[in-house]
Amino acid sequence: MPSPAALLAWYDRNRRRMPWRTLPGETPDPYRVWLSEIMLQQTTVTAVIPYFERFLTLFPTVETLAAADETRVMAAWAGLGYYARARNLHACAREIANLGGKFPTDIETLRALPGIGPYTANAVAAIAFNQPVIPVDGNVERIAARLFAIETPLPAARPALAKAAATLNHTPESHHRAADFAQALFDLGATICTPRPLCALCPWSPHCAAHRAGIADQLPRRAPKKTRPTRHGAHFWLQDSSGQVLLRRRPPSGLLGGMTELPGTDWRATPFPAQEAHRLAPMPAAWRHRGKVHHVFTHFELHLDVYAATVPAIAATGFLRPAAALHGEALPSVMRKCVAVARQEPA
DNA sequence: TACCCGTGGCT
DNA sequence: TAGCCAAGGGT
Repeated sequence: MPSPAALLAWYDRNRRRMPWRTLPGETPDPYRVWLSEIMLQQTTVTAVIPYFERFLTLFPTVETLAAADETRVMAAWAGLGYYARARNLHACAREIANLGGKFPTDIETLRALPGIGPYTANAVAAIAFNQPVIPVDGNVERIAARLFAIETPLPAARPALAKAAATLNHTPESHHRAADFAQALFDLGATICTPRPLCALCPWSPHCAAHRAGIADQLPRRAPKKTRPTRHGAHFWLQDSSGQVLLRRRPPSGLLGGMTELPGTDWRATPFPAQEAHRLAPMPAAWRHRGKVHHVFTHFELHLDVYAATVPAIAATGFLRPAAALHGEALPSVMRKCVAVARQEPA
């Protein structure tokens, strides 16, 4: 069994600094821990940092976040992806505010809050409240798969990996450093036990079954992925003579739920010929093809044609915003690409 | 259980 | 370059 002390000693020399982390001796703020954990779900540290800083400026406490309009929260989240996280973040903040602004400390109560699953409940309990539980993310799954040479492919191996990971912090001394231990696992997974591991630098390599067997770089195994289908659509930049642009709000749930978009067609398997696209435009106009947008979602690939027109007055469903003030809108990345193409800006 | 849900950087 | 994948949750 690998030694918790060896990992903590490695962490004391190699810990990464991040805006949501405390220095040794400081007391963590549960709001910052929670906010960072939601943002970091399936999202890289470098992508999160500017959003985390901006959120703390706009919403410095859970109460200010709870009191904010949902549209402001969605606009602040725009570009970070997985927008259900932002809706759940806001709903969760309101529940916490109703609890007097105090975060629950026990796993079960945390787990019941919107947007908090088994991973995040353990992460908040460990990092904010120093409880000796292991948040099992992709890093920890990879470490556990290698330490114990678990060859079952993901996702079927998940229960076994979680069970193995739960044994890692097993001494009274490391229990006192539960927050450090959890973050040490993240840092080990992010810098040493990476998909292509640097076993020569690993404090646990003497106890790693996969390293001993020479198969560390092959674990964890994964089930083969499904192919990603392609979809097509067309979106329309419609401007009036005063410089107002027509926008729409997407349905509150589902893909890009609640986010702002340029009006467009549905997204289907076959392309839209120009004639058909013009017929589906928000109103008749001298539509000009401005270019194409390519965007890859998790489960399909999207090709969009972008058309633009200027009319004296806009008569169509949606809402109008000044073309110069779109930066304040909750435009997801795919729509920002469309805007850039419509304006002939470099992507 | 299996699928839905974004984005951008890296190899 | 085409895939891989990153501190997952909801249903």
